[in-house]
Amino acid sequence: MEKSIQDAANDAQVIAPFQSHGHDHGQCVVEAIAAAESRCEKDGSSFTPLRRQVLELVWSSHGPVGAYELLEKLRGSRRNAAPPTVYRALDFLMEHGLIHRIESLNAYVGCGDPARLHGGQFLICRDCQSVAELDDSAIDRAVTRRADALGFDVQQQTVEIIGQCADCSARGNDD
Amino acid sequence: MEKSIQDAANDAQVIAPFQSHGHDHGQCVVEAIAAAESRCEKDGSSFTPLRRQVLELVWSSHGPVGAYELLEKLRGSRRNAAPPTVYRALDFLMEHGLIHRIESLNAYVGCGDPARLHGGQFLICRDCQSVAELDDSAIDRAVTRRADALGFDVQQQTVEIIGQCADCSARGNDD
DNA sequence: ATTCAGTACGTTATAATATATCATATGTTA
DNA sequence: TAACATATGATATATTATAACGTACTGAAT
Repeated sequence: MEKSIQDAANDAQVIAPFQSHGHDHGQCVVEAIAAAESRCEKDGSSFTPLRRQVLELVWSSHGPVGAYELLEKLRGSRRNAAPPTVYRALDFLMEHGLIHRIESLNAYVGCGDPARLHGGQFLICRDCQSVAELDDSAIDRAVTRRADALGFDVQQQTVEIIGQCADCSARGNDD
Repeated sequence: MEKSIQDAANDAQVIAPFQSHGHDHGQCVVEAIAAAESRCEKDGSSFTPLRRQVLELVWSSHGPVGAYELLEKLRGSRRNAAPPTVYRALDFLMEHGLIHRIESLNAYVGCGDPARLHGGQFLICRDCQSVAELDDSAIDRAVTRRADALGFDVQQQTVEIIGQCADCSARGNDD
């Protein structure tokens, strides 16, 4: 018997699955902010209004968001926001594991589980721009094994898989 | 009995291992150009002097090279080279599998086996900037399995592992 | 040989992404 | 309250990449 997509998505190694079109996204944001507060409190670092606001903007979708896109939105409420305003907030959020950077897109995405420390493994849908975040031990092991065999000491993994998510396949977006 | 690093490096799934400090690099370049000629002939595409020159510059080391670094070197012989000169050549070389782009570094590296079509899996040494290129089926399988379980159709893998290579570990570069 | 289409490259300008630097404000600690 | 660290404001600039248009070359069809 084959595992359903839902089962696979519930697997602990899927940190954040692809979200259904009509899910309660407000709840996602609320949870992300709560997790961030808790994480910052634990770290003894200050989750300022600016940083909170940028994090909320990153979470405006489950897709990657560019720094200048964030800047524009930020300017809605902070007329004089400048690139460093955004980049400093992004740096803070990354240092504290609240967001990840998608290298292949020069963009940023909210972390689905800031409580747990982990590197980045992402499935990125070309069509709907949604991102699923993984912490797949099989991928990690395969990488580590090969690295070990070559005497290479792994410090940081970047795994970014571009393709088409199940929903978009079903919808027949073949572009 | 443990496999030696050399055995692991000779494994077919290691497309290009880390090179010893004193290897005959001229030979690497010669081979890369020969492979490129053969690949372009097969593709019916024209391996022009400019493209050859840019490929040679990419192969000036086994590390990733930035586009503007290439541009500067290119200007040694082509006074009026401009960004598009380099980027067009890089695009061509990528389309024909002669180089890979390292997303996490905005840089380019020669492909160790242009004859064989493959995505990008790279080990990148923070200290010596050397890159080892892999086509590790275990990594590929682990990715594919998880993607399949989620109904995700993989189109492009980006696997970039940052760390320290065996030589640099041995040399005790702990920076 | 001439026209034509496609390809490659030159040239200028500009877009998109990211950082450096110094000034100002705020908050914490001694 | 002085001293220090942290956070943000503000201006300038660095780095990476593409757009747009023009010219020259190439090779096939007429």
